[in-house]
Amino acid sequence: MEQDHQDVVTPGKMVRNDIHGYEPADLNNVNREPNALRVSTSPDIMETPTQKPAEVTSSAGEQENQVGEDDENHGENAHSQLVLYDPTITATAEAKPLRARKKSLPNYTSRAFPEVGAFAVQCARCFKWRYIHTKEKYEEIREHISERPFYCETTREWHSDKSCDDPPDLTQDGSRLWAIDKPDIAQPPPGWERILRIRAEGGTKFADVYYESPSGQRLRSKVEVERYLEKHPEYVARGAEPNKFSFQTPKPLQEEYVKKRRPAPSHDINGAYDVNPISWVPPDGNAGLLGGSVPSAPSDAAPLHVPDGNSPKKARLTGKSDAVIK
DNA sequence: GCCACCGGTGGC
DNA sequence: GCCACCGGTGGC
Repeated sequence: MEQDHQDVVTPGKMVRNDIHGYEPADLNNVNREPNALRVSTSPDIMETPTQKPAEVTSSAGEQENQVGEDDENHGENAHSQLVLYDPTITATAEAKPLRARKKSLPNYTSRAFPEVGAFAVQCARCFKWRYIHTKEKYEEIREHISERPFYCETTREWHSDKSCDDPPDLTQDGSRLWAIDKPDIAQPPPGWERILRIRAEGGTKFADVYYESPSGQRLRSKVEVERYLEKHPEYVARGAEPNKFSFQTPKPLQEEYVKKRRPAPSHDINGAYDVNPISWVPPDGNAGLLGGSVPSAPSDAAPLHVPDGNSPKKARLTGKSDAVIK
């Protein structure tokens, strides 16, 4: 049924625009189309009183079929990938916010947004979304997505055996927050973990990426990585080269998820006041605003959620101090 | 005291 | 306008 959008990524250029997956036109539609996206808080997820993650709904989901039709610019092998944040899934079992995990707190009271709940990649041929069962697999696919487009059949690698004739594993509906990932990001070096944290809605940025070294050291920028590797050549010897680290973050499909920076005291042409880009409904924990969109759908299975969650101790590398960990 | 998360901005 | 980078701090 519905598949969602067809992202188009031209093999050659994988940069920002492509990343959005949607070709621009499409993207725009999504944003403009009143119904295209809806935000909602997810009721059933943690009871975070304050900022809850919002989810993106895309009625666009229903357009899937029109893939070929509405805008097809995905002429060539359109393919792209998308990270799917599914708070529901994440909130359920194993995956817990780091903080909670760490302190073994059962609740989700922290503002922390859980890690990504599930990963999906779009088939370059039929444009259906397929779950990728593990973060590792996802990272592997993403690393070469440009040269090696993903197709339904790729799921054979993990014995999922989907084909383009099968219904999509998931579609965009209101149950998840979708974001489009950047392609071709190197897999983390052996022993390292790349961690993506989604920030709360309405903030100045969408997400943060960190790398956690085999010893549990968390690094949050290339500069920190380089500094760290200089002190720990042993990791370099084991494959941790600076160019294997990428701090690029995915982009939320719902553009307003992130606050625009400085609306600039503009008056726009029509004299109209600037359209306040952000008219948030404060996350008062009210689930209402959502247009009740689609019943969440894919129901079950979430074969994949990501995280594994155990991580050693973390130490933070502060600017100049050396942070060594052993 | 620590650190996860957030904001802000310099530099492109 | 964007985003890499890093300082600050609330919540634990």
